[in-house]
Amino acid sequence: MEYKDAKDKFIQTWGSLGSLWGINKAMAQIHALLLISPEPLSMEDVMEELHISRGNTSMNLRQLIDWGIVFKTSKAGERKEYFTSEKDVNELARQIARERSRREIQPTLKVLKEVSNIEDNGTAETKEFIKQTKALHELADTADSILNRVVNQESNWLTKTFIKLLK
Amino acid sequence: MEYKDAKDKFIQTWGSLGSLWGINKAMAQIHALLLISPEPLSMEDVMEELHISRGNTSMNLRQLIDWGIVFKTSKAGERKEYFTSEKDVNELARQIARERSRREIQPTLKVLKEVSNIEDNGTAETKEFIKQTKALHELADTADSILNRVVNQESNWLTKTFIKLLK
DNA sequence: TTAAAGTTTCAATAATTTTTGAAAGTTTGA
DNA sequence: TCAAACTTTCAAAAATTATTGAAACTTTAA
Repeated sequence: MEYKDAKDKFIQTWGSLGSLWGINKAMAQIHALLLISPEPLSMEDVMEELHISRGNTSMNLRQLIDWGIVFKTSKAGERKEYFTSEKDVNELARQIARERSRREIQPTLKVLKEVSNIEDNGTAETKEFIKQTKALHELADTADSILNRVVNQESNWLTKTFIKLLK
Repeated sequence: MEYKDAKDKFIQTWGSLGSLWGINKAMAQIHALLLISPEPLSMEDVMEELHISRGNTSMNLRQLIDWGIVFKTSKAGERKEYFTSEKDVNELARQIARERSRREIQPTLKVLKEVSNIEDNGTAETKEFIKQTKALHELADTADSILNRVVNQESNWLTKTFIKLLK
């Protein structure tokens, strides 16, 4: 396979994958492009490479910066802003884990705690409801703790842990 | 909070959460409803509770069955089909982990392996591309192995592992 | 068989999400 | 201070995704 085809395929794949770690296609594609680019890219560069509009590029770059996985840089003597992504994939994973915990798991835990607190009036319905929402709360809590481990340890924790578990 | 409110809130929350573990709102809401229902429900029951159409209910129930987290049951002497969900949340987590590995991670690994295999022609571009896609492949591989652990062990592996890690 | 009960399919429609592009806003060098 | 270079905003349009509902299909009891 040629570099050009491989690059397109990678960007395409990463883009459709995005929708399932909770970000849109353009955002994931911009990220993919920056990840494999040896040099920072300008907004124009991104627009041209991905054939997307200026507004779209601007908004999605901002979101990537919000997620903490893309950074603004400037080139000496140039007015234009350049963008580059976190290049260390372990650090990338940590950052994503951190954001997903904050954006998704924490709010869910809050709701689960709240709803599982209703008074048990003795009916099968409320008994089952309380039992199941409590069980989900516990599960989500465990998942979150594991994510936080990933976030707070050195960046190759994931690999180390896995190796340890194999023994 | 009243049972009714808590129930609505739970179904609502689970529904919007669905979009981020890769299933649509109706599908997640049906799952939530079955999860907290002490008795199996008919298609009519689900339609009424969630105010969704027959077609929608039918299609989403089928998908939930495909995912392996909802089952058809029949009541003695009744023609109608009833549906019930996997009630053990650990088993639920295992099943979801299994499906996500199969549907998402495996195909991604395949593409990453393929594209990282281009010939290094010595340019900065191909060097960076190969380096980064290989690193992603390794990361995804580790993540997948961990998921498979979850899938293949007894259902409270997750909890046990976590407790062990705390020590 | 038959017809009633129940389920599935799918084209049309609705709802939601993403994208565009031009105007407004900001920054900076002279 | 000005104006060129660049970025952001956001209402409208496009694209995508989900939902409906009625017809087609399937199953079963008599």
